[in-house]
Amino acid sequence: MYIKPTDSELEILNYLWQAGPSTVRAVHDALSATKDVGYTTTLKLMQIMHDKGLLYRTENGRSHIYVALLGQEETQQNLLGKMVETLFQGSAAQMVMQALGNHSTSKEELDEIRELLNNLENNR
Amino acid sequence: MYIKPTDSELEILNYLWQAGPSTVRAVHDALSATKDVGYTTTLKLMQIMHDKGLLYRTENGRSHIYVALLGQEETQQNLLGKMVETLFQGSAAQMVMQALGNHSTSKEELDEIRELLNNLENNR
DNA sequence: TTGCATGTACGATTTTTTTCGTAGACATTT
DNA sequence: AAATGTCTACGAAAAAAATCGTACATGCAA
Repeated sequence: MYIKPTDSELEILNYLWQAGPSTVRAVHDALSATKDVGYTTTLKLMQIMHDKGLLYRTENGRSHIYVALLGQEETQQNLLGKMVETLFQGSAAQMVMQALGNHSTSKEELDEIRELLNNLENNR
Repeated sequence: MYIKPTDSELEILNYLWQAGPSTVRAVHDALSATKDVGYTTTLKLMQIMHDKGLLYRTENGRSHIYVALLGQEETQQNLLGKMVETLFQGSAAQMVMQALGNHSTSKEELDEIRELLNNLENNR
């Protein structure tokens, strides 16, 4: 069964998805830019994530290099799906409307979505 | 500052949004249909939510009737917004694409979204 | 009026998540 | 060689969530 990452874990995953394989130091420096947290806290979290199988790690001299084992899209998909189920009664369309209605989206993005809609309808 | 309801709290809110003002019994019966949980657990949760100001309640004879104090749309908006930020780097469009790409959405719904897109573009 | 069903209250426990201090290993600098 | 900096490991505590047992009140049926 799929294990939902906690919010803190998600922050770490996010960084790893962007930056690729990284040391605890790199992750921590990034996180601590926006958040007040101690180094060993980040370290421990990553160790736990490793235990849970969320991260792979390899030795690199005295330090470790971590890699996310969950794919970004896969995880987005999972969490999004869960949200559609629990918060929007399973209607992705309804969620989409809410999302578009209240976030500023550029013309280009809207066009892109329109195109996607067309494709979806054609491949029906 | 806005307080994020926990998953369990969300389940309760969901029911209350659908059913309107309800007793603990009603909520619990609904929840326990899909989930294995004791009555006093639900009761306690709702009491805590009341303490937190998430629910209003009024006496009704021997029992209490609870009402959600958070609006459904407001809450959807909040959680959705948070997800867009943390999981999709702030791009609602990207989230929309993921959502539509992987959930089955009917032609009618797609049309509805298309219409929304048009409106958004016109009111720019 | 006795007993059962159904409420709330509330303390206590368990589980999960987050946080951090301390210790020890090992380079590097002085 | 001693001091300093930077790692990991790990235990433990704190905080947040979820769960449930027990006590007690009250309505209703036998």
